[in-house]
Amino acid sequence: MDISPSAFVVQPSSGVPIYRQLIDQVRGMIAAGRVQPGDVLPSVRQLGAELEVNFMTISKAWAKLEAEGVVEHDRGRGMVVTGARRVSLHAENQQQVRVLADQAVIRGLQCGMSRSELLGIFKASIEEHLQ
Amino acid sequence: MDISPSAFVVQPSSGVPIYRQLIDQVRGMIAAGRVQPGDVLPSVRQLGAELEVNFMTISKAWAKLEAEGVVEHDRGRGMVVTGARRVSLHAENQQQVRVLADQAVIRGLQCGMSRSELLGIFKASIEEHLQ
DNA sequence: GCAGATGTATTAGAGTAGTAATACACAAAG
DNA sequence: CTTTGTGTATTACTACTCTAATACATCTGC
Repeated sequence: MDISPSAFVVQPSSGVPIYRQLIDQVRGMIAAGRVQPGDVLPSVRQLGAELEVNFMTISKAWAKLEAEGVVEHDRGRGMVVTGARRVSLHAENQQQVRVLADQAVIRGLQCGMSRSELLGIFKASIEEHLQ
Repeated sequence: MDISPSAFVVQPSSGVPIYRQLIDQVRGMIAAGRVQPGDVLPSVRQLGAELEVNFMTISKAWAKLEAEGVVEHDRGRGMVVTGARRVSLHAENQQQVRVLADQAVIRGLQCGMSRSELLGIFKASIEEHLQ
């Protein structure tokens, strides 16, 4: 029910903001099914102490996830993983992926790439990342 | 032979850095065939005056394009569009598009999207941007 | 109500990216 | 050689992002 602080790892000097690393890890856990609706994220102070990071940085990550609807703030308890709005959440995710896809497509077309060439690049990327 | 300064338009308050807008426009012109190898970009001062932007900002854009091999610095003359290395340039472009594609794919997979779902999003993006 | 847990608002500091001002180096044309 | 045209190096200013320190508000259980 409670997600262990040790499930998180951050690299402060990686160039990727810590709060963003945390957001991605939570999203990844949910996508992988390792976290279920109703599970509770570690408290900002507990995880901050574990990772040796200021707890406001954790708070920022949790707040972003709440804004996305991924978790809900249950006062006095913590951040609880949402499960109710799977569909609308999925629509938001599709929108975000679409924005990223657009960037790649626009760049490719600007460089004179063809429809099939772009599709080939996308397919190669998908195959590689499907483990 | 000389590219007119009026061919450029920038929106300083768009959030996209001015120098990046200029880079994209030059790449777009070349991809569209409106600019040929041997053509000369407007001088940094001339274009800066036209766009009401500091000429060092123009210089930064031109320098980035030179680093990419898109143009060459012909001393005393200006920035001349390159044409010799079409093939290797294309390889670099493919690499850049691939990086952008990876970002979209990784994000989609993190959200639990399937192979066919991702492909659908990419196809939709391509069709929309092929005018 | 008090103690202890939660996250938050406000503010500040460091670092970085974008833009700009100045002075400079080099080349072509007269 | 001087003038006028290129782009560049250096430096500084501004805005924004990320992180952090402090003080605060709310809720639960006693």
